[in-house]
Amino acid sequence: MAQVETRDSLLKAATAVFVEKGYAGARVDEIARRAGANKAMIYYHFGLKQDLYQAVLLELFSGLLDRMAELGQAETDPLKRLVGFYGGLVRLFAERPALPRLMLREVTGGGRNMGNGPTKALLAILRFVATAMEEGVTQRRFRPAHPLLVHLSMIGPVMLFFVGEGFRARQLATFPLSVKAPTLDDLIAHLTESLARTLLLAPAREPARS
Amino acid sequence: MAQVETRDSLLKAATAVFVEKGYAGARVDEIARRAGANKAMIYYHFGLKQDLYQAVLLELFSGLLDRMAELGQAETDPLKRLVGFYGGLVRLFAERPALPRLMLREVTGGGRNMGNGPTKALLAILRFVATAMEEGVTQRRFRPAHPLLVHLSMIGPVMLFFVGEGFRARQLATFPLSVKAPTLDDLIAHLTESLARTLLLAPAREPARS
DNA sequence: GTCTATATCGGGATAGAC
DNA sequence: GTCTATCCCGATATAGAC
Repeated sequence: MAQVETRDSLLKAATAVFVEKGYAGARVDEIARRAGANKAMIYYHFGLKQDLYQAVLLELFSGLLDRMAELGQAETDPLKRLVGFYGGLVRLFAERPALPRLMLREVTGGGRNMGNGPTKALLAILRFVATAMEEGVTQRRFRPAHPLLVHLSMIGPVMLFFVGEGFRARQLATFPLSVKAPTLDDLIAHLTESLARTLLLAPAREPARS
Repeated sequence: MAQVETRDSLLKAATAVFVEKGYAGARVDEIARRAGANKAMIYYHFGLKQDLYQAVLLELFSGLLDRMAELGQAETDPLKRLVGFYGGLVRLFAERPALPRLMLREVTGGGRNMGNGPTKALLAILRFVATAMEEGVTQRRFRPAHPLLVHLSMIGPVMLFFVGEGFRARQLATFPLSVKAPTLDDLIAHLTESLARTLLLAPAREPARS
């Protein structure tokens, strides 16, 4: 196997194992085994387990800030800007499911390993949301609300949606679930509707339907 | 120290450490040290580390189902019932912060250690939400929506609110955060407003029946 | 029930051949 | 760059005195 392939497969396997087991629960031997590579290759290519973990985080978060910065920035309408952002974030997470899962693990753990790249990204998001909301309020279209709570109301369901997939599959498989599992588009549509209704002074859509 | 005190302090310390570090990251020595007890007492009172963890989960979840079953059940109005439920859940979590944190850790890990007590509780919640929503729709007050997505939109922000406290304190301490941290009442008020606006056909505040 | 001392081993890490 | 063999520490778990 070529060098790059080995490194890549190791990184990929490491990502999977860290996502499934967490940092402390991950076993270096399992990573090597899953990658079909020798354990010593980890230390050759990445160094210590901790360094490997950092490499995984770096790989996952690389380009994330840029991707996010683009999302919905072009929109002048504050609501559309927020909708574009969160919709894009959902699609981004769908492309890289390891992202929300590791992020949630990090948040749960207090963000000790994340460094302050992602931290600054979080703050940038908060500023982004707060700015859009101030615009909306100034335009007399939004009611005032707490930016962090609005953000949590979007990112919270998204995180659980992705993280819970495995959980739902594992735990709810044997039980008869009357409602069918929501799709990605269902999620986006729901968030969009919910955000509009939460923020707008006027109702989101005409209720007259009788 | 009396026997019961030792057991209690061990259980308390174990809860804290498992919450902070997760199961794999938790160290038995640290639990004993924090409890001010001898490490061997863990094995005397609880058995293996895994048994101790189960005891922690059991202690935390005991009564949870009953408490939840009461929340808002008396209400006949479907919206008030949901609001009562989630508001009560937030207050319950506020009383026992370890609960949402360990729950999220378990969900993130795929719910391997939870057993199906909590799983059945989850399904009960889904049924509860779905029933209330069907009532609202039948009464022509709610728009149709996906019960699981509605639930995720409530429980998601709540989880992140509690889990993120440590994260926010750690990561955002050095940065100037323009918005001040939301309180528990801010959270409940936001969720209440958001839920009403998301579900009701008419705008959030009850309109005059025409 | 509580302690000290110790057994045991899993798993991270490395040396060195090729 | 890749492998085998091995080191060795840290952490779980227990034995046994008191």
